Amino acid sequence: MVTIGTAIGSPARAAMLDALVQGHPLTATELARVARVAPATASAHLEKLSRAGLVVRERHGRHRYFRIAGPEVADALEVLSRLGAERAAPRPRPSRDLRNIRRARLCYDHFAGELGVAITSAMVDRGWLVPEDRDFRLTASGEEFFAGLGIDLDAARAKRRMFARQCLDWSERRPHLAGSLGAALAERAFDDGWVKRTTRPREVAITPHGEAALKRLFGFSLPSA
Amino acid sequence: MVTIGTAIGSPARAAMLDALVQGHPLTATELARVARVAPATASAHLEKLSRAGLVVRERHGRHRYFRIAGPEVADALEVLSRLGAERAAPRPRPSRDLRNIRRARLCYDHFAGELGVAITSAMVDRGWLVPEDRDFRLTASGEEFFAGLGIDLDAARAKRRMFARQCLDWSERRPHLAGSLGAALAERAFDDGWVKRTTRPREVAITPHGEAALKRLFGFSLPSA
DNA sequence: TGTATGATTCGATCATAGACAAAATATGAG
DNA sequence: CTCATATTTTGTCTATGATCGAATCATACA
Repeated sequence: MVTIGTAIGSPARAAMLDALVQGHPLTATELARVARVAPATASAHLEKLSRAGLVVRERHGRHRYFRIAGPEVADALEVLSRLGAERAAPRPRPSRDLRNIRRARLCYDHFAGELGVAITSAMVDRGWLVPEDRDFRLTASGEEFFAGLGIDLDAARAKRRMFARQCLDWSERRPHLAGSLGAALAERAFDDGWVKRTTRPREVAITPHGEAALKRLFGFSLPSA
Repeated sequence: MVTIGTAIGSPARAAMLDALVQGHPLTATELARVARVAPATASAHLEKLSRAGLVVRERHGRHRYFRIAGPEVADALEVLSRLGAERAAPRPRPSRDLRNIRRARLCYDHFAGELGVAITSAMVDRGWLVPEDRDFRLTASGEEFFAGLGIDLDAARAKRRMFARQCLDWSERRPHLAGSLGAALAERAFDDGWVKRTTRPREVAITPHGEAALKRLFGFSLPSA
């Protein structure tokens, strides 16, 4: 317990963990930038986190990625950060549809959490996306679907980042759609008023309009409250 | 989150929290002994824990007691220590009646957790114990009950410690029987094979024999699994 | 009111964690 | 094979945390 405490008891390491709990594996240099330290320092921190069993190295392609060691670690960090938030703020005033909000999170710029997983699996079920290695392949019918939403696929493909990445969601333990395609979908959802941001950093609330759209497009609705 | 991490990321403070999470309020000197540091050092640590919102001071009589600030803190520490245990041991191999075990804990030398609370409230319901200030008063019928179990009340009373203390259980948020009377009861339970220790420090498992005894003596049984 | 005990503050010392620069080392790409 | 980039190692410096002894403060009890 002491080792875990010391592991997260440093601004740099806490920043790294905070970035990693969102699901993306990140490289040492990216984490160095997140924590605002030199690469050498980041490496030392990551070594410590790794030895504490909180993160694991994962070699993939030419980069070495770091990710949270497992769901139980993510859960523990969640508990900790919530405890810290409670102590900081007087009262987080329980909103009436809090559970709905919790289920809809952003992972940087695309949907994660229960919402992200539900959307992704719906698209897989319909044959619009096919899981392939660490990415999704967009099928012909999938292209139609995105085009029908008014999403510019060529623009999304033109970006330098990955197009349709699989991103593992720790709380759901299932992948959701990331990459520029996932970001474009989320952008569309914001523009059309399906979801809106809440006061919390990465949480979003689904609007009534959004619930209808989910039902129409993907054939599911997240049970409210 | 950083403050919480640094707060528990010290052997001395971790030892203090570990002692406090068992429910007993403890004085600064007692905590100094637990953490094996000088009183002055302990005072500094407690100041830090207090500012982090993990413990609270409580003046009571001539002493100043420290206790865990609230149930959510105890829960968080529980999660952390469990995470640490998992990392340390290869696999805690989920035992089939794990939930039963979780419910039966020891608080130093007497029963706490769901079992402790259930036993205590059963004895209160039957008029054997009467809550009084911070203690319990043992009634005449209560004396009969304990004597019927073969517990030497005079010996228990003769000890220098408190006789029948109320001890607040964080997870249950209700008091359970502590003091030399609570310890004598737990000792009896071990001797008669109602409960046995598990591999975890303060956890106990209820034996089939113990389940029958609980039903017979107190009229309840903890629903298993 | 005085005194003893427990608790905290103060001041000083010591150890170490955290930081970076520079160099060494790996790993793909060409 | 060589080069470029990413990462880790090494060495060193600084800042901060942990510790204790002594002094001060508070409180209950005589």
